[in-house]
Amino acid sequence: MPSPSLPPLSGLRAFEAAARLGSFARAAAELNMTPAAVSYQIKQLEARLGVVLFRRLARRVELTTSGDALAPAILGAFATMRSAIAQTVERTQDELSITTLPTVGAAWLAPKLGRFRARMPALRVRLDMSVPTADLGALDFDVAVRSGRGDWPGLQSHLLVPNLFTPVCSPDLLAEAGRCLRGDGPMLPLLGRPNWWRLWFGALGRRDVDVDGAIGALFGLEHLDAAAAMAGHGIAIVSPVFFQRELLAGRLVMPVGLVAADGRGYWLAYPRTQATSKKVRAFRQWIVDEAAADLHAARELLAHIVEVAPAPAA
DNA sequence: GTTCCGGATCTGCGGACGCT
DNA sequence: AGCGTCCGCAGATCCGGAAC
Repeated sequence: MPSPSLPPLSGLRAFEAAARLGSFARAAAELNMTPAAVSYQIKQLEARLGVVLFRRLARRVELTTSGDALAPAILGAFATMRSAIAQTVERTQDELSITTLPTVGAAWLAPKLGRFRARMPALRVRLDMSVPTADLGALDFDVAVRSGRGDWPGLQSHLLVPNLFTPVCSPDLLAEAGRCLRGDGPMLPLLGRPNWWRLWFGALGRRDVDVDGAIGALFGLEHLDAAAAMAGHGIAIVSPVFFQRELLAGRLVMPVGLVAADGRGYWLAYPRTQATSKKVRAFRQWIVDEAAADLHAARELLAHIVEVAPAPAA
């Protein structure tokens, strides 16, 4: 025998509240409806089921035998739904999902996140460093740290650090790398993005360099370029803000004191609908402060920034 | 406290249209 | 062809007020 279709949820909702509270008026107050609307919903439900669920008495209502038989199942079902919804909301509020570029995540964000966790110990943090997508809005995340101009539709953006790049190498290669980059010595293998190299050489006044011919390896990830440079395998072009610890510890050095900026930047972005979320507000406050502190600490490293024209769009 | 009534507002559905 | 979005319309839903 086919099971009958369910009556409208609005009617069941009114029945559940009225049965639990023993009053249409109190049910209406709880449901933000008028007593007339509750009465109408229950009358519709009774008509749909073909049974009378409440006895209307002077200034009160009580369940009929049919209503009394139906009530435990309906009250139990609504209690299950309330519990499931509460658990879902709690789980969402307890976890902050961050999507970020691999280099920003590995070299900059991950070493800092312990301080954020100490500030918000009840919040679990999930860091996603999968390959970036052009459509940020299609991703499921609470906040994103991405490179660009901060003009993603539907997203609120805050500039964290400007997009800066400069050559770095191991201390053993310092003198030789300096001569190479100024054109006074043999070319060493270049590591990192060719377009950053072209812009940087342009800022140095050397537009003659055959960058493509000098690229030694293309890892596609800045922190791998930096690792190869630390191992002495060439000169990497990286964002110095993200490799401050390596620079301050002397594991990486800047052979030429010239830092290029292309007008782009690394941004914190999140859906505008999340702007009032407590966890997003807390993370925004923390990460903006962290970025400002890093820029302040890097002021010595970044004393010689040269703005260069960004590469034309492909 | 509940029901009834008239009027206002909201919702859901089907069709048209555009995009992939 | 399949899917999503927009729009107009009909019916559902709700409210305020009055009566019981």
